[in-house]
Amino acid sequence: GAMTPGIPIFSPMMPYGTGLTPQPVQSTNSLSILEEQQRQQQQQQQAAQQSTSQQATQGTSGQTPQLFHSQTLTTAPLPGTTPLYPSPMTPMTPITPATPASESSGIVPQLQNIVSTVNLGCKLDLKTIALRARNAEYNPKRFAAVIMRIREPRTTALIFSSGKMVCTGAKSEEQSRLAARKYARVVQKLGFPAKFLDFKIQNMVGSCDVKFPIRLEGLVLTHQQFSSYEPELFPGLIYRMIKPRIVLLIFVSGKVVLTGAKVRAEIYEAFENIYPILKGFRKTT
Amino acid sequence: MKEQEEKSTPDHEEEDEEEEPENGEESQGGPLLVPRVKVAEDGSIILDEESLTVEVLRTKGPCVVEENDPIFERGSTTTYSSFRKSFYTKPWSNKETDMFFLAISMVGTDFSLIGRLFPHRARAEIKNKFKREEKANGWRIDKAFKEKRPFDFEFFAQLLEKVLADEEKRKQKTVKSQKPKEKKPLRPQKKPKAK
Amino acid sequence: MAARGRCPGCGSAALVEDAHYAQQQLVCAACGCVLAEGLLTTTYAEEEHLREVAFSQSTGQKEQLSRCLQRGIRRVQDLCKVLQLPRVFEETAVSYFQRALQHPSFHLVSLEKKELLGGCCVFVTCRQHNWPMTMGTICSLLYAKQELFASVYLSLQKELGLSVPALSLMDLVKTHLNSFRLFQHTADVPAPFVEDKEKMVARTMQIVELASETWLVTGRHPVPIVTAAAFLSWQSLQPATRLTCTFARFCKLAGVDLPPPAHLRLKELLEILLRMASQLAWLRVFNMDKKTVVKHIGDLLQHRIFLLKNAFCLEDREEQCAAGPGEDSPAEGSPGSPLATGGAAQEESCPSEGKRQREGGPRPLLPPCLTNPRKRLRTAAPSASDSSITGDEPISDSEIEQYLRGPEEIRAFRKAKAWP
DNA sequence: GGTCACACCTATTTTAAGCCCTTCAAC
DNA sequence: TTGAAGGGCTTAAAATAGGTGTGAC
Repeated sequence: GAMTPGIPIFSPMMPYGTGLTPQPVQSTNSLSILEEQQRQQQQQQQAAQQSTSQQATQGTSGQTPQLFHSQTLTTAPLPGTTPLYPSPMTPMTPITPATPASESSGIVPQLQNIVSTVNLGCKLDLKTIALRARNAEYNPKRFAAVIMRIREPRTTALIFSSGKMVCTGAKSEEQSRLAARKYARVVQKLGFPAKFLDFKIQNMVGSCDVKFPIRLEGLVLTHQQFSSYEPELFPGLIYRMIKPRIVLLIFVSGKVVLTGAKVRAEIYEAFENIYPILKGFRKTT
Repeated sequence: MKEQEEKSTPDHEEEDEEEEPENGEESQGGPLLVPRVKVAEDGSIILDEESLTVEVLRTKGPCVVEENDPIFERGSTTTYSSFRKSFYTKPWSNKETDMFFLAISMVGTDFSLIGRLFPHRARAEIKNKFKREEKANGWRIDKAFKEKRPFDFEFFAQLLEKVLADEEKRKQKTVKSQKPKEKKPLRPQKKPKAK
Repeated sequence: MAARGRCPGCGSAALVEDAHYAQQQLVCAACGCVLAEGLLTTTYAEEEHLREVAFSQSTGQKEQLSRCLQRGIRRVQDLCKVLQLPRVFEETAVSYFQRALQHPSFHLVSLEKKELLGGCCVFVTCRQHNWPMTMGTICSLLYAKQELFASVYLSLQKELGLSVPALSLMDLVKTHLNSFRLFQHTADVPAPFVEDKEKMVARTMQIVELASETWLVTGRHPVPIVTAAAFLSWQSLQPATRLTCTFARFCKLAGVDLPPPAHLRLKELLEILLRMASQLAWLRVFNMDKKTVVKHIGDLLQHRIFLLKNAFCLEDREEQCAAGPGEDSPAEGSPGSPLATGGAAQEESCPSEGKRQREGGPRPLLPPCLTNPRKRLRTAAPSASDSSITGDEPISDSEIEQYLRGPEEIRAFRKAKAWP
């Protein structure tokens, strides 16, 4: 049976035009302010992506080119990662990025998790939300936010009484935004004048496999100023890349986790930077 | 406050008293040990890691440990520490898992509330169960969520009790077959009120 | 207050008080270890009590230094004494501690963490001097929870930008073997079980080296590796009388812990040794098993380079096969890449998969985590619809309504949750 | 002693591989 | 007596935020 929310008021017609719906850029109708904000954000993101490399747009389109010629990424001799040849005194570790910096790895990291935030622009009564939404959980004693889940895209959101919301679990920027819009719609249907302000991707996690084992003890020796390898604590090597500012977890199996990115180009750039380095530690000798 | 990891170095290693406590005098001379790190004194910059001159000791000779035997011999306790927080979660049986999905269809994704339906399960266990099922059998989660069922605490509590009791009975039977033993009543009625 | 009244160094309960320094100290009458107040036997809460006394006598100290710093420095010094570290270590550790406390990142951390900061500095100092100190040792001396110590240590390393060399397994072998009571006759160590320390250290080091070359060390806890290697070396030095002794009994009579991972390391080492043995013609006739192969460890170690090369397809072949066992990659290739994904059935494309170990068949030498199937729950492969999402799709009311409760449901839940 | 400005707990997500702990199965 | 297996913890990142710990001023 039709589950009609006990709280009427809002109803299914106002949502359109509140910023929760399509109308990407050239919106001409209501709530122009919101649309304007969205547009600005989009532009900002695009600008950010372009600043690093134009790969981003290609990647986001879903059809990532196989080759992924990352000229702009690796042509420069690894900008921030000066330590390629850390100290001249490294004993006998002939390892050095064997690859001519311009060569691409041919591997594209897969995004695994996206964390984004958005401001619904109004105060919320979390108890009401928790009571009326069957996909919500609220335990003020434990945590001061409503935990809400939707099935498509499969994500989880934290909704605070301030109106701020955190959306987690999406596997692409677009999915994260779509999911966030759905959460906002749920909140609207519950009777709150929710808007969709300042949507922003806050963190991205990616992973991939270089397909060969890695001598972490060798890597930590030559890149000590960026690495932390403590097998007593964690099996992976923690690599803090300076440019882009990404943290990588590198495992003996050749699997790599990259995190801390604001745009996907940073994930790609970080991997292209680390790949030639990892190749130097694949062999036993 | 908490415990006290009992086996605090119970025995081993008391046979090394031949070492003179006041050790390492000569080791001092080893300038190689402390290439940098002079730091402190001037208080200032110390060791500028930033300048990446840091390099590191291991590359430099094996020094210290090598021939510093007297001290070295003493060895470290190397007691293997294991104490770490982790709580054991009883595996979910098939029947209990069915009850889990029933709970999902009744209350949705409020794990705290579902936790109340499973007296022996903590909220965290419910959440982990959900995440695990989501990956292994995502369709079951979807199906359960769509199949809305009226929320009836009483009904659920009694059904769960029955399911768990049957399970326990079965287990006891297995044990009994090997070693006949008195069966005790499990899960004596507990608070029936939903509250 | 955990084990008050017991020396963490030797376990003796014979502790005496000694007034020296500004604070009273507890000294172990058995080994001379200084168990300074607060450092090893009190919690910081208790120390709040002791503070008055201790500081009433520290009048002349630099008034600049905070109490926290003073206490911390003493902690570091005391810890160095207990560990009987060279004098230089103490200076270095203290300077690190001062620097750490001065760093903004540690100004406001909890007392509990500050407590461990000194220990971390000592630990870092040891590592930088190649002193084989394990976290387990430091934690047991500080009565610290390992994960808490770990977080403080990692943040110290991160915030101060310290480069800390890894623990040297070779040095750890020497240190760790010292705690094995197998080098002299005692009541509970039968004569045939007594071994010469030098010989055992030498062989254990060779085995650890072998383990390292065969990917058994990377990413694993060091101590269990050494323990397993020590057992193998001990058995192989006199197999006739020791082959029947179990790993557990060995550790028990040697008076050392048997960390759980050690069993796995032992198993992995034996597998490597068996594969190596299969390459020796004169051993092949024996039809080796994990028991008998131990008798020939000496020979195997002697020819290990040659044997490893033959038992596993190293280098060239390895690179080709490496991709195979790596399993799937339903997503690996890239969203729309036709090449990398190579269709849907990529499951076990490479013939050298998993446990298939037909006798002597060269198999790439890889880390166990790549060799073992290890099933894992994978999130469903991304469907076409997922990748084509633009984020601007219209959202239907019906989709949203499935998440809402009806009036009656709400009534029932209000009751269930006991909300007004 | 109060203010200030952080720390840091609770919580969410996701990947990696190792370790810990319990239970239950063959020996 | 062993192991295997299953479940959960560790590490990284990031936003959200109230309540409380912490120490300088």
